[in-house]
Formats: sequence, C-alpha cells, structure tokens
Amino acid sequence: MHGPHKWRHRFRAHVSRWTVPREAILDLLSQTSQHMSAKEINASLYKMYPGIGMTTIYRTLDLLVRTGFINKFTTGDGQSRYEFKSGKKKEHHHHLTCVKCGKIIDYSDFMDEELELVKKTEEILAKKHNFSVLGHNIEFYGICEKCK
Amino acid sequence: MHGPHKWRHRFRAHVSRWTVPREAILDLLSQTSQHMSAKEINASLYKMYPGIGMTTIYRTLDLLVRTGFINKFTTGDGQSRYEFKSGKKKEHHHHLTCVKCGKIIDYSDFMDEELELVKKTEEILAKKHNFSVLGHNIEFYGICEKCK
DNA sequence: ATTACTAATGATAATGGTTTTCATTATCAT
DNA sequence: ATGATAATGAAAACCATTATCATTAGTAAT
Repeated sequence: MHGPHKWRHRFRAHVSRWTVPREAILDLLSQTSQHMSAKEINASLYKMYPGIGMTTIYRTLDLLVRTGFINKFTTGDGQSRYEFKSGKKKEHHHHLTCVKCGKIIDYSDFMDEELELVKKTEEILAKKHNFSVLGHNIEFYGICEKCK
Repeated sequence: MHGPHKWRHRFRAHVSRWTVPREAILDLLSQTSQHMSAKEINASLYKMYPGIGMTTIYRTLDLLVRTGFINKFTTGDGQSRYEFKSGKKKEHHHHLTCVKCGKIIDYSDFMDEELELVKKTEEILAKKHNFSVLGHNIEFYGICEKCK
C-alpha cells in the first residue's frame, strides 16, 4: 500500500505503527508553507485519500504535535492551525495573522534582535514566576491585503 | 435597581442602555487582575446576580471588546479570556500562559526594549505584506508552579 | 409618576470545531 | 501466513459560542 518513506524511521521511534493517514498528513504538512486547519487538511487530502475521516486527522495531528513533528496554533477564528516544524534552526520565524480570514504569514525580520530579547525575557520569567517556559509566540495581527 | 456609576457616562457614549449585567461584568473585570473566561465570570457573578445567563455574558463581553473597555485573548485550552483595558499607557504588558490550566500571568520586564523592537517590526511588516497591523501578542507559554 | 418605545435579556435551540465510543480493519513481530 | 492489538472511521457526545424569539426593563416624553 505504501513504500519506504523518509519519515518512517524517525516516526517509529515514537509510535508503533506507520499508516497511510499518518504518512499522508505528514507529507502534506511537510510540503506546504501554509498553516493548515484540520478542515483544510481534510479538503486537501480528499482527492487522493477519500477515506480519511476527520477523527483520524485530529488524532494524527495531536500525535504529531506530541512527538514534535509539527506546531499547533490557536487563531482567533475558532479553529487550530498546524505547521510542520523544520529541523533547521535558521528557519525559526514568527507570525503575522489576519483576524478576518485566519491566514498566517511567516516573517523573520529582526530575528536576531528578537531572539536575544526573547532569551533574556525567558530566563527572567522562568526564575521570577517559577515557570517552566516551553516556548513563545510572537504574533502581529491585523487585516491582510485581500480582506481590506 | 442601581445607582450612578463611574463608567456610566463613558459607556453611554457608545451604547444606549446602562443595565445591571453590564455594570456587574464591567465592575468584576475592572477589579480583578485575572484574565477571566466567560464561564469563570458566570461563576463569579452567580452569588450576587444569579439571573445573569451565559448569553448575556457573551454578548456583553463582545460589546465591551467592541467599545474598547476590555481585551480578548484566545488561549490554547479552547476558551477565550478577557482582561480589563487600563487607560494608563504604562500598564502595557505581555503574557506568560500555563498550557495546562490556562492561567495567565502578566509581565512587563524589558518593556521598553520590546516596544521599540515591536514598533520597528510592525512598520516593516505593514509595508512588506500590505497588512493593516492592528496589534501584537507576545506570549511565553509553559507549565506554571501549581501544574508542575 | 406613568406611558410608550424598543433595546436588552435569558431560556432554549442551533452551530461548529473537536473528542469519545466502539465495532471493524490493518500493521507488524513472530 | 497468523495473531495480537494499535489504528481507523462512522456516529454520537462534548463544549464553547451564537442565533432565535418571547418577555422584561431602561429611557425619554408625557
């Protein structure tokens, strides 16, 4: 039903079975620069894999988040969006979100300055509030070109 | 049923009627430093005003957001949270969020440095992507003291 | 104060994204 | 190829939020 695959080995280190839906979803997310919602993933996969249900999509996304393959974001429009987590450090970026259509644009301007500040802030906050800081979200929001 | 109130005048400039639920919700949010969800607001108001329904709470929160009295945040735990918007500029702050219980802690360390960078980034992004930037969220997330 | 207008309320039902349930199917070590 | 059991998917449940609509209550005019 499917041949060897680049993710298979890394994936198997975390969970036991390598299945068609898991491969399809991981492939899709790794190949797009978009931040897709579960519904969009379903729509995108439907032609090639009409059998994959929303249940499995949600479960797989959750699994991929837990095993560190993807990031999950909660946008203001009520649905969550997911992005493939690149291994390369240099691809770290932040987000510009449209509050009308939910579209997310990546940006990486002033990354060095930001990261320095972020690191400093993270240390202080962890110490001050006895918090285990796992990460950060830096997001600008507004109205995108199309929605104006 | 209720006497004169400090917000009444400012409120009436936006909408026509000054009502018990509106006063109760505005009072509650202005007096707490917490970032409350609709459910929490309901629970907190229940003793004093058992008649106020969830519908009215949601409608009032939406009204207060639209008229600039409060800010709305979307946390990862599925529900929105609201905070009173202080008039004072110096009280601008960012958030430290617990991914387990949804608790939000305000912080204002490195505010000046952050704001400078934010302003610079905002200008670039607006120009580069033809975006009308309305605001930003800077948030650190992790596990709080209690949830560890 | 009383009245008339209509905005605001709240009980109920609907919505929509996400999660749970459980019988069936498919993966993989043997 | 086989058996143990993890993964799937259809359907129902869940839960935060929104819409509907008859009733209530704030306001301005009387």
